[in-house]
Amino acid sequence: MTAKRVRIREVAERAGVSTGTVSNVLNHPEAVSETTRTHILAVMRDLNFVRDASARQLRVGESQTVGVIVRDLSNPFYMELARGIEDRLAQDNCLMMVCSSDEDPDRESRYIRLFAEQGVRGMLITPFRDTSEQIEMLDTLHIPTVLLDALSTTAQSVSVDHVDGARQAIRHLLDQGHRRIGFINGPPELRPCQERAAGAAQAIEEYGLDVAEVLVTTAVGTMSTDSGQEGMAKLLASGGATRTTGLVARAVCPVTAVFCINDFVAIGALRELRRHGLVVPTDVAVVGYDDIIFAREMMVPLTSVRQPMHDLGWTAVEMLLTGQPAKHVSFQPQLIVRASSLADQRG
Amino acid sequence: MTAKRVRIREVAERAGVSTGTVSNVLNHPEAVSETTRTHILAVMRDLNFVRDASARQLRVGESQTVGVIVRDLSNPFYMELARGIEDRLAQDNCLMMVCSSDEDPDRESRYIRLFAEQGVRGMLITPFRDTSEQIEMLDTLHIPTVLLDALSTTAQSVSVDHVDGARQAIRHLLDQGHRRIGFINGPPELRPCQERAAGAAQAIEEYGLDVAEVLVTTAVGTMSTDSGQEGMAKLLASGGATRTTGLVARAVCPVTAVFCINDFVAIGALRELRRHGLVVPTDVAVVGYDDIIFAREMMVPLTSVRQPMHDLGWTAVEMLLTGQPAKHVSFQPQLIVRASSLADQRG
DNA sequence: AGCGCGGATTGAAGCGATTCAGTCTGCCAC
DNA sequence: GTGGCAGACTGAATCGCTTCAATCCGCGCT
Repeated sequence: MTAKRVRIREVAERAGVSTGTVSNVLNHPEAVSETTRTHILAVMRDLNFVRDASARQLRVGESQTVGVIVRDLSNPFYMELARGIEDRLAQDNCLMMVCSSDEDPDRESRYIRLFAEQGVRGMLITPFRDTSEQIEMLDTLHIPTVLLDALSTTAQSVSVDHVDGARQAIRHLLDQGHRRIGFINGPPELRPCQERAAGAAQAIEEYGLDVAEVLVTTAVGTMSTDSGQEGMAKLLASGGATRTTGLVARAVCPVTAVFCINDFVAIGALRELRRHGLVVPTDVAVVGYDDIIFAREMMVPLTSVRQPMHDLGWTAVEMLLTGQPAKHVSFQPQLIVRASSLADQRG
Repeated sequence: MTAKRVRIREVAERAGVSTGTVSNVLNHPEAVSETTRTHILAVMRDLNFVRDASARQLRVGESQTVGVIVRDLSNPFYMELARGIEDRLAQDNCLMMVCSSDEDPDRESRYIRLFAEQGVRGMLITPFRDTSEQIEMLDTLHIPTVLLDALSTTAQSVSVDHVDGARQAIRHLLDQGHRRIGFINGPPELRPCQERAAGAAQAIEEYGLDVAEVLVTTAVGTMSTDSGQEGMAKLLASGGATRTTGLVARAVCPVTAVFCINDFVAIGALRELRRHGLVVPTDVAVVGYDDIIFAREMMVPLTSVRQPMHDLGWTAVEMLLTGQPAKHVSFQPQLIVRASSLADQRG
C-alpha cells in the first residue's frame, strides 16, 4: 500500500541522477545519453511513475485538453462529430472534455468558464445564438475557439453548406422528372432552415422553372417524426380529393415528391403517406436530410443528404491546434440516393 | 491587449489585501468579512479573473474531472449513458473527458494512463475483456474506478440485468401464445449474449415448457442489420416449404415469433421476413433489444427491451464521487411493447 | 601538456493557488 | 488599566514539474 504517487524526485534518487535529467527523458529525450535514458525509463517502470499533468501544466502553461460544447450529447447527430474531434485530438495526445449546453445560456457560460479555468488548449462550441460576447471574453483570455456548424465573423468556424445540400436534393428530384415538389421545412427562424429553403429555390431556378409553381412549402415547429407526419398531412390536405385506382382508394397527392428538412421529419412523412395508401417511391418520392444511420435501414431506404460530420470535427480541431489562418471552412454535403427517390428502380 | 492571465496576486494588490484573503474568498468565504469579500469579488470581475485549476489541483491534489472510456463514441447506444454521466457530474461542477477504446487494448491503456496523468477524480470504463490488471494499477494509484455494463469482482461496477431483460421478452411472447420462438443471438462468447440466452431459457422453464422444443436458436457473428437478415434467413431455411395462402405464395415460417439480440439485428430480421412476404406481427412477432430511438419510429413499431442507460451513467458517477460501499449495482431493464409483437392489435 | 569544445548533467528558481502558523485589532470583562 | 479572546487578515512555504545557466567531463588538436 504505497500511500503517495511517485514523484519525479523519487525516480531521480533511485536512478542516481538529478530531477532535471529525469524531466529531460520525458521532454527532451534526445538530450539524454542512451544509457541513462534507458536506465531511467526502467526505473520509472519499476516505480510505476505517472507524471503529474497539473504540475506540468502549471509550469509550461499548456494543457492537453480541449473543451467541447454541443447542444445535446444524447443527440446521435453529434456522435460522429465527437468522433471526428476525438480522432484528430488523439494524434496530439490530447483529450476532450464534452458537455451539453441544452441551449441554455447559463449552462453554456458556466461550462465556458470551467473550461477556461482548466486551461484548455481551445474550445469547440456549437452555438445556438449569437455568442460573439462570449467569444470576445475567450479572446482576451487567449483561448482559441472554433464554432461548429456556424458561420461567424468574429471567430473561426466550420460548417456544412446547407444551401448546396438542399440544391443537390432538389436537383436530384427534378432530374427524376418531378415538377411538383413538397418541402417540409423546420422552424423558419433557424439559419439552416433558411439556407436549405434558399438552396431548394436556387435549384429550381437553375432549371429555368418557376419556384412558386414547383415548390409547395410547409413548415413545422419541431424536427420530430410527429411534426413530419403533421407536415405531410398538411401537404396532402392542400391537395384535396381522393381517387380510386384499380381496387384501392388513394388520396390524390398534390406533389410527386417531398423534400424533408431532416430524416426524422422524413420518417414521419413516410408514415403519413403510408397511412393514406400512397407508395414510396412509386406515388411519391421522399428525400431527407442528415443521413442518420437508420436512413439506409428503413423498409424503403431513404435518400438523404449526408453531412461530413467526422471531417467537420477533425478540421475544427486542426484549426484549433495549428492556429490556421482560415477564418471559416465550409464543407460540401453529399446526396446519398436510395430507393425512396428512385421511381424507376422499384420492384 | 492584456498579455497574461490575471493571477490571484493582481487581484490581491488591486484590492489592497493579501493573496491569502483572496484565496479565502474562493475557498472559505465564511472566513472573510462581508465588506472585503464583496470588494474582492468586484475586483475579480473588473479584472476578469479566472482561477487556474492546474495550480489549485497541484496544491490540493484533487481535480474536477472524470475520465470516461466507452467502446465507440459514435455508437448511439452510449449517448444516453454519456448524458447520464454528464448530468450527475454537473451537480458537482465536474467535467468529463470521454474517449473511445475501439476495443483496442493499447488505446485503452493509453487513455487510462493519460487520465491518470491528468489526475482525474475517477474513471468510468466500459471494458471489453478482463481488465482486472488495469484496475489493479489504478488501485495502486488510488484512482477510483467504476466499470460500466460489466460485472467485476475486483472493482465497482454497474450493469443492466441481461437475464431479466431476455426473460421479460420471452415471457411476453409466451403470454401472446407463441410456442415456437426463434432466437437470433449474437456472438456466444460475449457475456451479455450468454446471459440473454440464459434468461430466455429461464422464462420458458418458468412456464413449465420444454426449452428445446420452444426455442430455436441461431447465432450471428456481428450485431448488424445484415447479420440479422442472415440470421432470419437461416431460421426460415430451417423451416422448409412454401405455402400458398389465398393469392400469395408465402414461406412457411418455422416459428411464430423471433427474439433478436438487438434492434439492429431485429431490423435485419424484419427485412428478411418482408422479403418472404411474411407480415409482422400477424405471421411473425418480433422483439428487439436496446430500444434504440428508431425502434418506435419504424413502419411497424418495434417491441424492444429498454435499458436505463441514463440511470446507469448517473449511478456510476454517484458511486465514484461518494465512494459508495456498494460493489455492484444492477439495473432492471424494461420491456417496451409495441405493434411488432401484438398480434391482436393489428388493423 | 594544455586548451577548447560540445555533449551530458546538475540544481535551484519559479509557475499560481492554498494553507496555516502567526500577527493585528478591537472589544469586553474584571 | 490590563488581560484575554475571537475574528480578520497576512505571507511564506508548499505542491511536482520544467527550464536554463552553470558545471563537469572526455576527447581531439596544437
